[in-house]
Amino acid sequence: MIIASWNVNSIRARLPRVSEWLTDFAPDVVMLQELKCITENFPYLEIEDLGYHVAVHGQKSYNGVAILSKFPIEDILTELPGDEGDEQARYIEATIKGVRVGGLYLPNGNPLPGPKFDYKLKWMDRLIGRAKYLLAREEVFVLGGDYNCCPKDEDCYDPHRLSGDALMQPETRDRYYSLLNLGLTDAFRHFFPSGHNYTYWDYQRGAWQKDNGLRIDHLLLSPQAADILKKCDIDRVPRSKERASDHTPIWCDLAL
DNA sequence: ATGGTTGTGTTACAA
Repeated sequence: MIIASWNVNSIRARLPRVSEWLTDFAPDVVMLQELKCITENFPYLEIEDLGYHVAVHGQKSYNGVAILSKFPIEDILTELPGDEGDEQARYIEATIKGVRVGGLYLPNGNPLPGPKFDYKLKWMDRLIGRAKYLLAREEVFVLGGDYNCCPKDEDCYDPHRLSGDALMQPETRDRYYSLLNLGLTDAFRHFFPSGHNYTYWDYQRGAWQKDNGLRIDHLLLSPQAADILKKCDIDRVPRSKERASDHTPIWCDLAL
């Protein structure tokens, strides 16, 4: 079962790119982030015509997440527990063929210091709490998405230049490592223990052409999922196209 | 050299 994650930076603007990737790559499950549309405006018909079930948690203008699946989607949760007052659409979780799949769009957190960075750290603390809850069930699960976290300096094309960015801060990285230390596996680093492999390239300054990127989209696996992990990679092809998202998909293959 | 790009939805804000 191929499970992927892709920050599409507007599902409506990106529909041609998403449709061709679903057709060509044919992943079984896809977590989408930054839909930038309300749930009612999601292009359900176009995606369903490609053979996918759809679960959407949208929001006007910003954020918005979805799960696409070739198999039925069950037990959908659209809120990350821990803050009843949080109205930002950044989390969606569901069960597909017995696999619990959590798609997340972690807050960017810039500028810092300030309320946006504080919100990011609190959101990460809630995610750690959710991961603990899911781990206690001892099931196959994947927490994937745009983590807005560069785990190490090698995950950034120029760590010195971005040293003040929220994606690079020790407080951000500490919380990401807390997730790993719970027992989750960074699926990409399982196969590529080191190296400069990016999932995001800024639209500005020719970042794509110069490979000035960041590795900020991750697939974190429960021990039961890591046990059946066959492969993980980043598909750079969608980023190379015209009218591309600034992120490209990351995917893993589980022996299911 | 303190720039540049994309998207939403109005010309500001987020990334």
